[in-house]
Amino acid sequence: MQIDDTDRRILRQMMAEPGLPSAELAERAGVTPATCWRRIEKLREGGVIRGEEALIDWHALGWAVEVSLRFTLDKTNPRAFDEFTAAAREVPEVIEIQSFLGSTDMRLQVIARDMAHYQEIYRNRILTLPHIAELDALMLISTIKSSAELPI
Amino acid sequence: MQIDDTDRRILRQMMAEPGLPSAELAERAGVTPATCWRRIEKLREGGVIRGEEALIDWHALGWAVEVSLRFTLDKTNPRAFDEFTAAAREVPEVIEIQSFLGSTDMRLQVIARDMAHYQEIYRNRILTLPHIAELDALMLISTIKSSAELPI
DNA sequence: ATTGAAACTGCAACATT
DNA sequence: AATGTTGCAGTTTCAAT
Repeated sequence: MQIDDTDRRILRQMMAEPGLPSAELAERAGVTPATCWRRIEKLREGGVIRGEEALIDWHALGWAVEVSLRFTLDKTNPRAFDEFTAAAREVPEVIEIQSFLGSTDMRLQVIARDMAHYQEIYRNRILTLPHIAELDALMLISTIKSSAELPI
Repeated sequence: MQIDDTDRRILRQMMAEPGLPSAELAERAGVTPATCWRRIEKLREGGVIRGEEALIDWHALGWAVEVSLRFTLDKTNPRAFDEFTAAAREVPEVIEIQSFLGSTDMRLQVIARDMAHYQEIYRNRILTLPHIAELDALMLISTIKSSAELPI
């Protein structure tokens, strides 16, 4: 999609301070509220803004364990990717799925209430995913979203 | 923080359909708008809802390259973690920073306009980060957020 | 780009359970 | 102590100009 400097200012502002009142967002981007609104509408239609998201702190909710799992799949089956992804989507504790080019094929981010709970998910929901050839796990300590000056 | 079923329904609804008008959110959660608002207020205060975020599709914006980088740090220096993290935060193209327990210490998610741009970032901003002992990179093909029935 | 009308939101006051 | 009701000023959305 085609983007100009005005769009860029709006996007940068939206990322820097999400939830800013739209009048103020418009002012900071240097446009009138109506223009700002129409621009955002087009950015949505164009797929640049895919939606909004409520940021949930799983730790504050009592989900103490977060794990990043890397998978190599058995690529002798050409449908391995699709079937693995479809199965992973069915596991509610899987909160992110990424696919890669290279030796590692997939990465899943998984949350659990505690270690016992994680063990259960791991054994019954993760190890049972189809087409796994190899897998290694990393316990997450913390996630930081870089909010420094954004590259657009 | 203490959460009851009403909070859970509100949170689930907020995650399932972010940006839903507040009156409708309340209705679907089975509470009146005022109650819904008060609950959300408390969830914010309690740190369970950390904020909202606009989901930007970097690919649609012309940022074609996304890479996941895993680092092992030189732990002979006890400040390796802090210094690495602080330096990584200064790189605008780094959009996520995670730290782990185990052999892999950190993971960075990096975006770039194209391969040439990525090369430049990689050489000048990534390899220059302090205390790197080892590092491997994975080219991202796609990210899927699991939106299946949420585990709360 | 500006105006303006209709709808919606955030928040408060007060009564209710 | 938490909930529901009502109310309203301010904001947002969106069409007409």
